[in-house]
Formats: sequence, structure tokens, C-alpha cells
Amino acid sequence: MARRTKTEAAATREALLDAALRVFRDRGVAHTSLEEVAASAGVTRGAVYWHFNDKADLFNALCERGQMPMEAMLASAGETRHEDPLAALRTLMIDGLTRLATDPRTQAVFDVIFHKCEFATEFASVAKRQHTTDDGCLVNVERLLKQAVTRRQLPRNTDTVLAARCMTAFMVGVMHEWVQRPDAYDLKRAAPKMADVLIAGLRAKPPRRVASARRATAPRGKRAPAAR
Amino acid sequence: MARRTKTEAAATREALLDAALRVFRDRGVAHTSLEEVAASAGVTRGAVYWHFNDKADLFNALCERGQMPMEAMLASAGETRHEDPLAALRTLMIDGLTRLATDPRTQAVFDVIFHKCEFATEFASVAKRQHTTDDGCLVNVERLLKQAVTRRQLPRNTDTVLAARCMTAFMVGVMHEWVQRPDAYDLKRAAPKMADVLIAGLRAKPPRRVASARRATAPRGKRAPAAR
DNA sequence: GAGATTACATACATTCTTGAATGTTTGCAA
DNA sequence: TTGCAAACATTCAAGAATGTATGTAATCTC
Repeated sequence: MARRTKTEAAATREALLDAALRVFRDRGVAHTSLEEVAASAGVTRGAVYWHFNDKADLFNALCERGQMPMEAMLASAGETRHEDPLAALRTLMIDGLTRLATDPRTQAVFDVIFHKCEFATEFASVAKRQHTTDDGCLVNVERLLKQAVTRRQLPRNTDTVLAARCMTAFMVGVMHEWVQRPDAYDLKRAAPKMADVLIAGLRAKPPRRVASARRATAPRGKRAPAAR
Repeated sequence: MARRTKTEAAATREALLDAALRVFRDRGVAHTSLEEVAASAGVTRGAVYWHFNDKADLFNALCERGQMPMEAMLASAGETRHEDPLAALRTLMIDGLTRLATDPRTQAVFDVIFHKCEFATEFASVAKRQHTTDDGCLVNVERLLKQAVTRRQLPRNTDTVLAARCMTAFMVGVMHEWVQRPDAYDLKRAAPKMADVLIAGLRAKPPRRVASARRATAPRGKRAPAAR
């Protein structure tokens, strides 16, 4: 065929992303040829190579499109000042899990990212981007945790970085496992309970910055040193 | 070369597994040819095809060898009666994370499983095995949680299945993230604190079986129905 | 100690996949 | 309205990778 109008071109681009998502999901990224992607979108490889440099480029665009909403949620929450930061974290967790539980595209994207692709040397660029978004996630969570410290919801010597790691690890784990077997349980219903467990854990036994091995309740002086 | 003695053959088999682990880890499973594996082990593809049917078979053996110790730990703990089941769970978590933090082979295996391979149609058999071990893990954790209910460490209407999912998800998440960036923090040191967060969360806000949306503290009768 | 079998190495045919090169309309700007 | 470039399709050359088939020397068995 010949040249399309701009909107048509954008449509085929979207179609290619959708097709890639489908095919990647059930064949795996590495094992699917761009021919298959093109065929599944109803075009030829020419179209693929027009819109994307590479399979990695295509995959990258795919992830970006799929993860944008979640990242936006996190960024927005991280920049806001909350009266009840821990509650904000809780709803953030629930919202994230609910989105995963209800949006098929999000499910597909995370399924591919978690189980249907390899982050090795050839996809180093993709891995790098993924690391960057992971870091952003961690930073935003930690901001909320710091707010929680300020609001006296968490003790002053809370290791907010480690606490943030706990939270993101929990989220990653839940998503990783659920997306692998979506029929195992009703994630949407379970989300609040799961979020509660983690938040309650942070409240009850927050990770501390100090060595903390002996005398758990007796910090040094009256105030911890500024440490910053 | 020619025929080796039985012990020598076993040694080359191990060498192949080690080589595969190395090469898979930095090239990705799908992107490495069996030729590369063989070369890295100092043999030819003939040896690979002698010891393993297939790349999937090789990968399967790899996972099995690498995950055995963890599975053994879990199985043993699941079959034992504990006086303090939650403490047992805690040490189980810490032991698992410590093993990951200290054993390079375990690190490599989990790195490959989490980030360097695709579980798609062609590796369906591997995925199935992985599911099976996941299920076993969940079952064992749930056994300990049921013991915790019996010992009154957790309320009678605790949703032990969901609680077990929380625990395994947390562990998966921590391992998934740490293995991706082992230098980000000292997992061995952090392990007890992280375990504490989760265990404390289960203590403070255990997921309940009943609908629980309204009247959080008022179950039906004096005893919950047997439900089984 | 002779044959059967093991533990590989080597060779071969086949299939995929990629990247690039080239072709072909047609929308769009001047 | 012309001309250029966009939006693809088609073709081609070349390199892997796989599975199998076959070769072979040593080891184990009886």
C-alpha cells in the first residue's frame, strides 16, 4: 500500500503496539519475530521498521505506554503534601493493585515485563529505563514515608529508604505473582487487606536506622542526631 | 574426545549447568545458543545434547538444582510443629534472604529466573514446574500460619491463604528487586528488619476471611462456622 | 578380553530471523 | 500542480541456531 494520512499512521502505530503486546505475551519477547508482530497487526515488517528502530525500541515504547498511568499516580502522590501520609500510601497501593486487577492492558504489560522477556545485554537500554522508573517509584514512596515521619506517624529514626524498599518489594511481589495466575484469587477484593498488612507492619515494626540489635527501645539521647 | 568415566561424565554435567548459569545470566536464556553454553563449559554441543534433551530441559535442571535448598527449608519447616509459628516464619524469611544474600549460585539462579528468561509457550514445562514449587511454597507457609492460628498468635478468622500470599509475595518482591541490584543495599543486614515488617503486619492487621467491609470487630456468633 | 554401550565430537540439512536495500503509492506543502 | 517525503510493501543476502545423524574411542560388563 501507499502513504497514509497522519492519523492513520498513528493508528497503525497503536495497532503495532497492541499486536506486539498480544504476541509478546504468549510467545515471549525474544521468541517472537517482528514478522509475527507485523502479521498480527495486519501489516508487514516494513511498517514495524518504519515506526520503530528495533525490537527493543518497540518493546520500550510498549512499556512506556503501559506503565505511564501507574508512574503518574506515584509522581502525583509524591509531590503532594498529605495530612495522613500513611493513608495516602495505603490508597496508592490499593489504587495500583486495582488498576492491575481491572485493566487488561496493564495486566498484559506487567505480565510481559515480569514473565515474558529477558533483561540481558541486548535489552540493556530497556533495562536501564526500567531501573529509572523503579528508582522514581522508590523515591516517591520514600517522600511519603518522610512525610509520615514528620507527621509523627512513624518514629524519627525510621529507615525510610528501607521502608520504601519493603513497600515497593511488596507491590512488585504481589503484582508479579498475581499476573502470573490472575484466576488464583480476586485481587481487587484482596487489595485493601494486603495493603493493610504492609502499612500495619510499617506502623508496628518500622525499620530503624540505628544498629538496633540490642536495647530496642533505648535510643542514644533525647533526639537522634540530625544525620543529614 | 572419547568416552569418559561415570564420575567424569557427572562432572561435565555439572560444568554444563554452571556454564549455562553463567551464560544465561549475562546473555539471557533465549538469546544464548547451546553452542555458547557448550563452549563456556569447554565442550561441544554434542555433550549438551547428550546430557539434556533440550534447552528447556537444561534450564529446568538448572532451576531445580538451584532452588532445591530453599524448597527443602520450606518443606522442613512446614512439616514441623512449632511452639512459636510466627517466629518460625520470621526465621524462615531471614534464612531465605540470607541464603540469597550470601550464596552466589542462588543469586545467579534467581537472577536468571526473575530477569533473564521468558516463561512462554516454548518453556511451558518449565513454567509448570515453577508453578508447582510456588504452590508448595504457599502451602507450607499456610501451614505455619494455621499453626499460628491454633496457637492464638493470629485470630481465628484469619484468611491464612491470603496471609500466605502476602508473605510469599513479599519474599518474591524482595528477592526480585534485590537480585536485580545487589549493590543497592546490604540484604543480609536488612533481612531481619524486613521480615519484622511483614510479620508485624500480619500480627497487627491480619487479613480476615469474613466479608469484613462493615463492622470490623463483630463476627457472627461466638465461634465462626466450621467452614470446612 | 570381546562386544556392547557410553560419552561425547563432528558434520549436515533445514529453518528462522534480521537488516538493509529498494520499490511504490499517495498525502501534503509551496 | 508539482515535487518531495511519508508510510508503508517487497525482496534479498547472510548469518545463526536447531535437531539429527553419524563417527569414534574408551569404558564397563560378562
